[in-house]
Amino acid sequence: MELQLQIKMNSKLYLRDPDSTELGRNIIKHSIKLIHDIGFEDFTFKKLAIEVGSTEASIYRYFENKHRLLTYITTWFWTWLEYQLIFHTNNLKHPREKIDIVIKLLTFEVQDKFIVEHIDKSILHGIVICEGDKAYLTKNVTEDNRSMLFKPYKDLCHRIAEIFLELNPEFAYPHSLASTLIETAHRQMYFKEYLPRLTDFGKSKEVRPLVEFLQHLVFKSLDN
Amino acid sequence: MELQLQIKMNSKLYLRDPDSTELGRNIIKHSIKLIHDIGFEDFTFKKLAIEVGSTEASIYRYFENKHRLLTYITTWFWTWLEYQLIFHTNNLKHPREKIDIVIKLLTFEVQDKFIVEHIDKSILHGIVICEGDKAYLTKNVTEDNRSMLFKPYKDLCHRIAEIFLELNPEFAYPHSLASTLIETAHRQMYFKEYLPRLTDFGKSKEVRPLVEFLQHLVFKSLDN
DNA sequence: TTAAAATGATAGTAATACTATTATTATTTA
DNA sequence: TAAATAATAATAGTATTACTATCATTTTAA
Repeated sequence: MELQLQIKMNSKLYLRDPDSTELGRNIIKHSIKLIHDIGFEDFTFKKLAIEVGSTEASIYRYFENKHRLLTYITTWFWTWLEYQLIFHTNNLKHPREKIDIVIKLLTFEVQDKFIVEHIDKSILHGIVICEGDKAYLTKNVTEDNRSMLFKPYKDLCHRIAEIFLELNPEFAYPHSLASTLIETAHRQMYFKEYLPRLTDFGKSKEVRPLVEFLQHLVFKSLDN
Repeated sequence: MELQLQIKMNSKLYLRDPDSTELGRNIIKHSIKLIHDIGFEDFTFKKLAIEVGSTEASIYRYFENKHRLLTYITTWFWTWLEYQLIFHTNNLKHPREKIDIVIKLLTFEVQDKFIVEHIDKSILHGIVICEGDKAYLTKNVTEDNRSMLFKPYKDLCHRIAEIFLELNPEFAYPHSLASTLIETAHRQMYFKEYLPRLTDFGKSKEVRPLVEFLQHLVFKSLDN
């Protein structure tokens, strides 16, 4: 069973809603592929236009600049991840099981239950790992934050924090632990691939040790 | 008591050693100030040249591009931090005390024992928090890593990992916990300032709760 | 003191990050 | 079905960025 999914995004993320037109969806589709292939620094609207088979000017009608586009796709990812989290923890009683799901979602070990035909979520996950932090590591953070651009990230963080509190209602740092878990999952995956000496996982494709590290980190921290 | 300090950097980081000339030191000094003021994205060699009172061409004789310069200054920071760590843990017996020093160093709570007249370490710390990750989050990671550009970061990480193993020789993830601690300290400081809902620290200047969170995270994790 | 090295001044190029204009093609609505 | 409206394509243009090159001048080192 798979569910059709359309995510409604904050309208401040775009000039014209990319989800409303064929061209818009193509922009999203090809930008994910292109950013993954050449990296966000080398990514330009000119190159994207060529991939899409359109023009630079047309892309500028959808997004103010490439940074907004990055924020759009990473934010889309956080929203989708929260959906997945809700779906997969729906029938679970024990917070321990829910936390296991959170960790497996962050390490992409869970079967995706939603279809979005123009978005390759596996490649998107790769972008979030490599480039995702650049969405908020700018001089515009405060302004972007005021425009609620990071709300989906915060919502996800808050939802995870609430699960932590189910397990240990006395725990003093549920949000910090949640954001640390999200960031650490991604950063350790990045290190594992590119700077393995910063981890203890070796370079194999095996994600098991990372999952165990994250479980250890979270459960020990929540223990009292 | 303060110690004069000169850090020898990997020569692949620069074209001409900025530490060997007045102009070079000025480039470092003003780039730290300028990156802090306008952010790495808006930072250009042209603007830097104006600040320094020199020319674009002269700066290009020292650094291949602005990304190399960022890698230079962040790497310098990691080297300096390792020196501080060695210095401040020198006479300590118990690994718990050493870990406390690590956390205080990462949150900039320790008195700096070294003088480097042209480097403002407090501003540099701010840059490492906001921009530091961009040094390795690029398509050049692998190549830069092969050139050993990230060795000081890895050395620091390894040294912290060894302290963890002193406390718990059975611990399976010393390097991952060390890199997680470093990254988390900085990221939580960033969140605290710009996206406080991702933390439990509020927006006050008080670093105490962050320090306690990090202590909790590390000590619980190392507990057996 | 002279040679060598470093810097400054200036110029130039290709690419980036846009904005503007107009023609053409779809889509909506009367 | 025609007319109006909206979206896109094609094209052009500008300021800035990210460099490279050249040569004169100043500083430093042998």
